[in-house]
Amino acid sequence: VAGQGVLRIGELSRRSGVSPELLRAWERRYHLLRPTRSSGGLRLYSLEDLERVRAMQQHLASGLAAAEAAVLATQAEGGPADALRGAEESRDELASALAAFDEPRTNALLDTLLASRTLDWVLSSVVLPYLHELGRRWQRGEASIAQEHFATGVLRGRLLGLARDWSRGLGPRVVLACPPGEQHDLGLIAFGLALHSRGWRIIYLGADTPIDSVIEAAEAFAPTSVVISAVNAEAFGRISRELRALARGGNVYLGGGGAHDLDDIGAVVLGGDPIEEADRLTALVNENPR
Amino acid sequence: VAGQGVLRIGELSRRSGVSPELLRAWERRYHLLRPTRSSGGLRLYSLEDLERVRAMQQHLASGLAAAEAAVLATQAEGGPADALRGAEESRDELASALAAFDEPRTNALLDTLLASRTLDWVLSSVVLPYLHELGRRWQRGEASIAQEHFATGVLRGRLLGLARDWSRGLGPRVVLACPPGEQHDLGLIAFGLALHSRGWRIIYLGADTPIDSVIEAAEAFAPTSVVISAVNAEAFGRISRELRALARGGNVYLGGGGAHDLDDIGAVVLGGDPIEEADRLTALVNENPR
Amino acid sequence: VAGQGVLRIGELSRRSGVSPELLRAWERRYHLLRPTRSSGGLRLYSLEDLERVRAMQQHLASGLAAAEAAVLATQAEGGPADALRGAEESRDELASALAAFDEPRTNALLDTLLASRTLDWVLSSVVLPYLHELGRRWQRGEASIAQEHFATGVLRGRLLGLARDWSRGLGPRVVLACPPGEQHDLGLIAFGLALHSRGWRIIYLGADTPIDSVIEAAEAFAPTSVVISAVNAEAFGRISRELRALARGGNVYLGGGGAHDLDDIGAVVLGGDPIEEADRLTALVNENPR
DNA sequence: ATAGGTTTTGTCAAGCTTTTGTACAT
DNA sequence: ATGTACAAAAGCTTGACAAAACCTAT
Repeated sequence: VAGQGVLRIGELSRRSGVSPELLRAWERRYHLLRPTRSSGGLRLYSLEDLERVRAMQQHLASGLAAAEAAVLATQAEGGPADALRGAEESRDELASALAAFDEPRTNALLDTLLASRTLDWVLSSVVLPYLHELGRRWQRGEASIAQEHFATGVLRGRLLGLARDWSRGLGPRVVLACPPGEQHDLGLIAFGLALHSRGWRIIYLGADTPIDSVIEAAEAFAPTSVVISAVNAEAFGRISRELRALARGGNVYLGGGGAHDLDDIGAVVLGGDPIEEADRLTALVNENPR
Repeated sequence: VAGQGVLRIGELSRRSGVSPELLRAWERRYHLLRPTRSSGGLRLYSLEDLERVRAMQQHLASGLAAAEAAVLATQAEGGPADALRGAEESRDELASALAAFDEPRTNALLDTLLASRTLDWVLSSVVLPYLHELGRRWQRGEASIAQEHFATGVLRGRLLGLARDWSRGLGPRVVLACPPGEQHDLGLIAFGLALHSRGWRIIYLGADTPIDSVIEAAEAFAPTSVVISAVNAEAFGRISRELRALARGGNVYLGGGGAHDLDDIGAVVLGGDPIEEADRLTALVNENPR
Repeated sequence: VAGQGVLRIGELSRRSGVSPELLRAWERRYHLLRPTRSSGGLRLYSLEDLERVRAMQQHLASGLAAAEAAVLATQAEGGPADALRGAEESRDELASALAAFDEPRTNALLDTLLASRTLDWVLSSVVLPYLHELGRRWQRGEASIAQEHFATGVLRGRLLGLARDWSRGLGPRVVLACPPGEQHDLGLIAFGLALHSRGWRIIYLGADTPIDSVIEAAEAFAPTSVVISAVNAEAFGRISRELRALARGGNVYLGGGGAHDLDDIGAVVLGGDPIEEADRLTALVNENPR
């Protein structure tokens, strides 16, 4: 979230070691800072502003002149250079921002990416690979649980923000849910976003959903498809009987790392990554509309 | 754990080390404290109030000025401040950034808005009202033409960026175009974006499109609807014959400020703002799919 | 990742150990360096320039004469000659994707190209040749108008996406516009992108701009140059008087297919393709900064 | 390499306003 | 307890200045 202005110019000066006069000159001449103003007209700076001043000082120390240093300092946060960055770099930066528990930086990065790329691309090239990598590291004990929680929380917030109004529209309806006991819903959200951008209307039930709720939603909305996703294969086993009943009533798909063929269920397994499978499901419906 | 009023001002002063006069000043000036009153009118503070005073002192000690320290101290407990800026403020800021020909600031603002709000909201509450206001100011001669061109260019770039791959998906297809001579396509782009987020597939022909092209596209794609938009009412008149032919072949809609009923055309007028009309068109198709 | 000019001559001298006078001499005599200029006329060097100076020093140390050393140093980076490979195929693929009104495929292709090639290359070897070919086919009646509109729209969206924040930076400012009645702005956008990657700051007014707006923008921004572009030669004729006035006030250039010498205008014609002319303009400003 | 002119940039000053802790009168 | 007053501290804007760094041309 955008940093609030809480520092007056004196404090910013004290913390950065740059005189107030000079700070004002930098603002006037290079637009290095854009403080908000108090009702009385005092400049109010945020902590991001402090970072920018520090960046400016770094560049000055490295020998650049003020004008050039200022441009670099303002660009650093998300300039055009970022826009064309490749997938791998972006992934690394996302990882480093989240590892540092730096939510503002994460959000800024996602902002730039989403501004210049498709949501599909951001999901399939950056966010989902990052999540896979995080999962692997966690299994090997290299990532802390706190870290995983933080990263998951920040990303869920962003993705759900993009998911606003995804139940609205014209396309076929789909119900999305994780079975009881399954907490990993990020892949499912990504899948929902990919489907929505392909025209689907999403009824999202989320993590750890009792199977009865899914059945109820399926009756209420008469969706074209129902997708259940779990990382944990057993989560499917525990509800196999209800799944079978559900599949008799309509198209049921199983996704996520734990998806596999269950005997006699009559559900289709979506084994690939969410974006691919969104394409596949869309193609299926296109060929065989019901 | 609702804090009961149990501390009088003298006791609060002793425990916090802040003089009674100053405590009253903080209450009056920053609403830091909201004590209840005894029957005799004495201020009664709770332990939460004491906490708040301590927080205030912390912030002061860290160098903040009183006004800002108070805001932080009151904010700490009551959830996160409403990071959501109002529509009007955003509009003003957009206007000021564009008036100053400040492209980076415009982009930064749009980034923040899009990150925290729906595209629908940003369009209908900020971008479109701004464009209307700009149009009015231009008519009254208050806005320069250069400004209008610049603003239009920047906004078109951003909106087209969001329009990426909007021809893909499952929903009904719609052809969008401005008639010959009509250059104002931003409203049409906004309309296209709103439709796309409701599931439609967009075939966008853009400003100043010969009516023959529209007919050609309509034949090639067999869209559910064709929407022609113009600010200038005469632009429709000049092509009334072709419009009539087009309307015989399928659903034709007229939008934009210049849209009005043309005799015997058989085209429906979309008179409202793009977002509303996107809802309407979607509802129409939902009720009467073809 | 085009190298931005951020080093002034003093810093370049310090980092390379070559005196400013000598650096200027090398630039004048051998065109070893092509710095952009700040609005005040200061030379701005990129990190690539530093590399070139170092290469020059290497060659000098190995005994070559200055002139030869400079040739080698400039050539070194002018990468492998396989630059032409793939251009034709890419062009064909672009043409076929756009002919099929297939926006996603177009975008995917451009993504791949931009990821593996420079923007300059993609513009001059693929996009601009495609546009020329499309224009020719359209003149011969082989391409439908709808197709041209669609293709133009998709490409404009992509190019404007790359143009984000192109008004920011350090280099000289340039105002870009098409005269009244002229709708073809893609070449101008490509030109702007090429200039921006060479350090220029772009003030983009776009298609169909009243000449008064251009004058206004020229007064407001005091740009180093103003470039007016039109495919249609008559578009220039209609505004010859204003162009003459504008040219008295500063450097005016005419570009696009319709550019030609107008008597006594005092404007320079940019006859070549946008990328070449971006090089030329940059060189001109270098030699004669004002 | 030098001379003569311009740009850049940190600093300072003058005159005025806002903020804020404390004091005092009712 | 309340309300008003006050003065020191901190800010704001405008304008100017001088040293350092650059520019062109000879």
